Amino acid sequence: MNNELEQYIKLHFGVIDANELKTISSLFELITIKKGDYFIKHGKRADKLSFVKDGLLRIFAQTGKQEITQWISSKGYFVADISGFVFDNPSRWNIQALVDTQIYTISKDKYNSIGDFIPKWNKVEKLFIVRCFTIMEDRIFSHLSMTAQERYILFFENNKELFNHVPLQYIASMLGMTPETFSRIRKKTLL
Amino acid sequence: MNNELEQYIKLHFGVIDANELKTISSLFELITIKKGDYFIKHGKRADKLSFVKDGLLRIFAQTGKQEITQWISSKGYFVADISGFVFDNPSRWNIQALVDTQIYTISKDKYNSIGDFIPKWNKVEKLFIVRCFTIMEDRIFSHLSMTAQERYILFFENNKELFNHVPLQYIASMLGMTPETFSRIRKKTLL
DNA sequence: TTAATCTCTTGACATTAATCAAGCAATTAA
DNA sequence: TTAATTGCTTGATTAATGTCAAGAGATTAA
Repeated sequence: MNNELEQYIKLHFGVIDANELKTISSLFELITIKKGDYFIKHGKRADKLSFVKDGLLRIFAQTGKQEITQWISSKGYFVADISGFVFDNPSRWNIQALVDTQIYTISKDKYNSIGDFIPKWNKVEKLFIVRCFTIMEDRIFSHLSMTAQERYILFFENNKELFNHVPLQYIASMLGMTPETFSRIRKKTLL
Repeated sequence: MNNELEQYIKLHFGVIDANELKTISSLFELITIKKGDYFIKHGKRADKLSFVKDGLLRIFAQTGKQEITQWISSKGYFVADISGFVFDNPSRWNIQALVDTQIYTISKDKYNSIGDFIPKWNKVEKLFIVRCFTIMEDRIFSHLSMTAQERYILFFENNKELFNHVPLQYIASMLGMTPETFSRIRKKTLL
């Protein structure tokens, strides 16, 4: 169906046969989420998994009166409320489009069928999740061992492109600091 | 081989047939790690996975001159350098016994053979890792949205027993604060 | 176009947490 | 038993970060 999606799948899930890739990608559907609209709402069913073809999605939660941004997904990233997708729990997160965003999306049922015709899939999938897990480990470690400025620099080095396209307050939140602190660090860091 | 281990596996990996459980648990070996000794050392091969039968293991890393405790595993917990176990990377962590500790341990090769005689294993395993992943999500969220005191209270409520057996400085580190801050919070929190 | 809204920045100030230094138990080693 | 060592606490101080308030510039809506 779509070569671009096949690339993303290959990127995240590793080497799979070209025909298989084609079959998998054909299970996805291309949809558009308008700026401000939600892919997934907190507390609702979240049985979808997606890859961002173009645009930006913000994953966040509400605590009291403030919103905490957990992550921002851009082109090529995969997006889901994993707990909802795997366990049918109500979504832990809100996932909202920051700009008009195109995503390749797949339902849980279709996704689970992949294992039926690609035996290897379960293993491949596990490797993918383990990689996600180690990213989370690193992220926690950054909060245990680094200052706000150090987290800023590390994130900036690896995600320069985001800074031009995303409201900085959201990046501040996902790095665990206020917009004011973020702004001051930015000023003194001069990158 | 061992009913206790079977309980742990069941606890972490969900419902599996009793015979299968028996088979799986027979692949594990019971070993003892003396206080201060290492289960896994940073940078070394880490192709083992274990369950703590009794005792305490501290997972930590060195940054400059300070040690950052990532986690403390007590009775019933599973322990591994996941990235090393799955991808054969050098270990990201040191894992050291805080007291004489008994663990049920399995090599990567034996572990991987489980899937051969229990077809369901790959799926079960995935669910386990996803659960670990959501725990990490929560932990990150706690650093984005909570103060040191709030993290302290949350952790204390869920891990009271640890406080009597583990040097508090390690708990402080794994909650992302200094021992001094931890001590002061403890004093004013009076739990 | 004008008004309203967002977003970022800045300043003044308050709070939180880290650092440094000392001391006191408790534990371990000699 | 005495002497180290370790782990925890406390005080004084400094540094980092948060809060509140205001303003400037850009964007959006009327």
